[in-house]
Amino acid sequence: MGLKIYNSLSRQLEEFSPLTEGHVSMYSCGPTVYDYIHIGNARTALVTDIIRRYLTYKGYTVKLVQNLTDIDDKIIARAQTLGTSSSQLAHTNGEAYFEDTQRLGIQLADVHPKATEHIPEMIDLIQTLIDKGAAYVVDGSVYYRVNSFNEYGKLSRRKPEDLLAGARVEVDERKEDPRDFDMWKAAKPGEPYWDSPWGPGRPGWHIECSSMAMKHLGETIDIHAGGEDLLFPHHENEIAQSELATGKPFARYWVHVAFLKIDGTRMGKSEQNFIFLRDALDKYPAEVIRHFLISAHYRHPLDYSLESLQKSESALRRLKNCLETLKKYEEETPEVTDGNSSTLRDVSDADTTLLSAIETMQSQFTAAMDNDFNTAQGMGTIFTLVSQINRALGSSNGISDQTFAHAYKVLSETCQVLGIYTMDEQDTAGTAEFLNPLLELLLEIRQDARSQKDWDTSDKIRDRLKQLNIEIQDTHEGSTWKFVS
RNA sequence: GGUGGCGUAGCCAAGUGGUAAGGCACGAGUCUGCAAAACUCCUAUUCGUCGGUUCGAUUCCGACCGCCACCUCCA
Repeated sequence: MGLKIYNSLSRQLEEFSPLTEGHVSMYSCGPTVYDYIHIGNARTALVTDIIRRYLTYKGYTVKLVQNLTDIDDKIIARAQTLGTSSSQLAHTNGEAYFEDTQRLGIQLADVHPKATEHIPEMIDLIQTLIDKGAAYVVDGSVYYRVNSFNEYGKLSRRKPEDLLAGARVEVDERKEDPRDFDMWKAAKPGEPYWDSPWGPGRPGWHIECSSMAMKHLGETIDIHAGGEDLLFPHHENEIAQSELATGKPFARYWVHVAFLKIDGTRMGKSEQNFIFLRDALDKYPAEVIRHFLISAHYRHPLDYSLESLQKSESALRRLKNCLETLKKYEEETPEVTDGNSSTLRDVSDADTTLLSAIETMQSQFTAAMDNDFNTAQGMGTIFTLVSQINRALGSSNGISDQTFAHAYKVLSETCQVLGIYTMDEQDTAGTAEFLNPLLELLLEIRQDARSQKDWDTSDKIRDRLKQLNIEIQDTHEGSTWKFVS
């Protein structure tokens, strides 16, 4: 309850209520698969993922559909330079897309429709629009007649005059109106094509999303998300096509994600200043990249830099240390409750204080996320609790194990909504199991040396392991080791 | 030219008509044989500039300066 979403259509924060109670239908514009995706693309995919996770956390049943544009001019052009087929290129990059996003911890959508698998639906939709007088055929191509939809421009707030004024657009003489856009493109020689009532060709970009969204989610969907660059013309055209065809609202909440910038300007494929997500993932753990990408509100631009990633890495380490310390209580608590009943009662003042801090965090986190998915603010509430827990952990003034176990449960669940605490662990687990006995032995030898104040041997072991990226830490309870990168 | 947005400490970044969340870095401590790690504490009389409205503005209005984006394929 209480979720507010900024709707680009009304340009206001609106109370969210789905069309069907308890269920949310969501469509997110996916990639055009002519290349790997870059971090900027990942930002939109990640925001979509987090919106979905949060809605699920709030108890909604979410159906998320994200398309793959697997036929388009760029794919054709790229395939030609690479000497491969469009379909092969699209397939390869489509697979790469799933691989990359999953590495980032983005969960698969419920449906990932591909444009090339929905040609009949698109033809139907185009035909409907022709029948309604909203489209016309020229030389085997079909254009949408913008003039036939009098609400055209309602999303981007652009008046016809404005659109024509700047007019850097090449005017296609065959169009009735420069604003008209193609829904079906007649195939040129050598291009891939599908048969249609208007001749061989391929669908335009906008019609893909209209028909795939409606096929999988119905004529009116709750949330439609995408990058802010898609607001015009892509989303405007989707509305024009869909609403004229059905006479119903196409999407109820339009969510637009701001750009990721690099050196102050937009990261974009045409700008040639992008960084592939997979390259970033090779250098930084997924949580770090996630943390960075949601460290600002999704409607504000965010500047990519190595420095920012390093900050995220440090911040996350603080979170993780806290969580890992807490986790021990969670593992031990069941045993404790088995035999000893003493820890079950006697809630001390310190317990109460921490317990209420946990509750405060929960309600503040929810409030932050309810406020148009304010992840930056939500993160703040998490870190506030981390400080409180750390202090409690250090003070050892009679806080029960159960309280800490509870803290672990709540904190980790909250982090999972943002996806910043769940991943990895397993990749090093296998080797750790093998190395464990060996390291134990080394630590034992080192401990013997230390008790005899043989610092040379002790330090030698520590230094040499350090060279192998294994770090030793001496604590009051003995020495521990871990991998460092 | 049209449209939208942004400017908060060294850096990143929330936020509100009533006196500035959080993170990183820095500094000071705790711990330690030393270290590392970890933890604690400290860090903006001030929110681009200048005006206006108000008892009171960083928050509302206006002007100006600077930056970004969309209007063309791009998440």
